[in-house]
Amino acid sequence: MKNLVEIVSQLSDLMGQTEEVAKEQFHLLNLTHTQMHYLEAIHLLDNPNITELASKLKLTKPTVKVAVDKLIESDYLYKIKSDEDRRSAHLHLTEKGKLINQMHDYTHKLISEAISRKLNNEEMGTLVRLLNKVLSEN
Amino acid sequence: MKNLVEIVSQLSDLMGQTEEVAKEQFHLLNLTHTQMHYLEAIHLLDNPNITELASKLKLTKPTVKVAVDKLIESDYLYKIKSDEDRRSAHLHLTEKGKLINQMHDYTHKLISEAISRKLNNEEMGTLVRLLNKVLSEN
DNA sequence: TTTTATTGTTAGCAAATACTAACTATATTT
DNA sequence: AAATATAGTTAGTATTTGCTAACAATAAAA
Repeated sequence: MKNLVEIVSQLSDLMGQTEEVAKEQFHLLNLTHTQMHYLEAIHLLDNPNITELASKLKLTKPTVKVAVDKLIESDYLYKIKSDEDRRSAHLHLTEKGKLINQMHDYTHKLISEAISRKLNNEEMGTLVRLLNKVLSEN
Repeated sequence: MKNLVEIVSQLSDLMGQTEEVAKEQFHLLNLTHTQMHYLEAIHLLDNPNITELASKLKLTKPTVKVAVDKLIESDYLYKIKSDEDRRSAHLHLTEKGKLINQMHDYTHKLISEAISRKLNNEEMGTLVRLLNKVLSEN
């Protein structure tokens, strides 16, 4: 019987490997590792401007600008000018860009299936209840 | 009450963000994202040779050779010639290279602590038992 | 209203990351 | 023993990813 830290370590490995498999599936999109990182960050930050994105990625603005331009050119992103600040523009994922999120969803489905294959209904209920508690706010 | 897929998604985010924090620490010690990926793969493959590593990373051997040379130059890796096949050599992490694993261990400890903060002893026991079953071989 | 700060941009450059082609040395197959 | 395959390497090249410096347009502060 393994202890909690060992279990977390194995779960982490499992998720990482599943994530890798999912990325291979979506590799048809011709996206580099770095570009996927950009799309993920833009999704996470909920339509940031260049400055916010650069700050999150710990890169300079010119670096991010160039990368974003390429992603726009390849139809993964588009810009919308800000009403509040006329200097600024917000980045949005196109439908094509949103495929990256579908990839994550797919990974989570795969892991969920792996879990439900190992447990019976009662055990599943208990696990779900406990993990809900773990992830609760306070 | 959230369902399993939603929970897995949140857990995945939690782990991902904790990993990110760890990687930021390493970024300060001038390792690129790609280089970290190499060290992780070498750890995972348990001292592979160049060919095995290239296969895992889905890159060509010359590409991997150049990257590995730099990691050796920066004292993250060293080579040991194979006794069985005199053409070949196995890659090992130096103490400095092993820091990447220590960082993973640390994030797993952090997540474990976050979990044990939310559950009582009995619940912890149940969770550990269920997750052991999830991660069991057959 | 003038000064200062911020957002985004352009240009020029350097390093990292990746490839193919061609080679040596050793192993394996025929 | 000769032919073929494999591990690692070298050289040359293209692309991606990153930087700094300098600039215009707009916003915020003095």
